[in-house]
Amino acid sequence: MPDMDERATPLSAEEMALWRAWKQASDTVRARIAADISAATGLSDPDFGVLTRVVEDGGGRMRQNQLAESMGYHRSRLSHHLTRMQQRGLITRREAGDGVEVIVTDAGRAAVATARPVHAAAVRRHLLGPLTAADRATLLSLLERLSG
Amino acid sequence: MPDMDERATPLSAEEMALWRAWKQASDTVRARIAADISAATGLSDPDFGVLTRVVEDGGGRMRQNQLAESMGYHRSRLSHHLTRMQQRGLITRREAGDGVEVIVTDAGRAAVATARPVHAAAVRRHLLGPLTAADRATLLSLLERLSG
DNA sequence: CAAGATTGAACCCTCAATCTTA
DNA sequence: TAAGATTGAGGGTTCAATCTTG
Repeated sequence: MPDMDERATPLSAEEMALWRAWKQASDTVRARIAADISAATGLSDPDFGVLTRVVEDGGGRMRQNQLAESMGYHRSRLSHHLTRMQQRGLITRREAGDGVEVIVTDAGRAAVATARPVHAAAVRRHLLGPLTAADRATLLSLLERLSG
Repeated sequence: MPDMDERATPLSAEEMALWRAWKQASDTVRARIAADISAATGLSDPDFGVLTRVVEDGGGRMRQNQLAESMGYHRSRLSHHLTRMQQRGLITRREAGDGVEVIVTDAGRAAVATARPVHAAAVRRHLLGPLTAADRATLLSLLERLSG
């Protein structure tokens, strides 16, 4: 049997460089922003996301099912996460007719209030700041193509 | 006490759009590539990274410590991961004088050989393909600035 | 002691199975 | 039965504590 070229064509040096830079930057930016928020408040990225959603879109309380949908979370993921957040005193859950209602505690409100400006500053410092206006425009259109 | 402007300046609509697009694209591209590799071989992203490193840079065997350094992994992370990979039959570990030697099994070699072209194709399909040559050039320089 | 490695706990995510109840 | 929610198992990561051995 002849060599079937099973290895197809490997990534060229240019392709590899872009791939590695992409992976590196994705990880780095995410980690830096998460670290800033965590240092200031103890909140993880998902904690911040959940609290922000419930406080801003629901005034501090929201149906668990609606929360899952609006965040693109599977039921089980949200259930597991809320269990942990509840144990840390960030939220409470209450049986509410046809579903469960998630209620942000005072501690949860305080944490997210502290986190908000830290998050904005972190996004500016670690993502927006290093880019020129032209970079930002190109990047936005290109990112949208990648997610499509 | 007057309002202290505790909320600093929130992200503008443009800033928010770029931040969201960034998060979205980071997650999407990573997930798609990982899904392709997993579907073809059952390997996770870290599995593929470890096997590639040991096979390509070490010919199939490498000191655990050296592996950790070359991958930027903390000792404990690598230890936990190798324990799982060992249970799945992808590698073996052997006491070797001043450290532990990681050895890729035949099953590990087979898996990474299958994964390699799938990975290259996935990177092209999900990252490189949707971009123009100009996009790629801009993106590379911009990503390097973000990681710096 | 110091370096290499392991371990346990806590966090996070996914999948599949289960429970509950209208 | 179907929707909302939980649970358990298994994979992944981090941190701090520990073990081991030159």
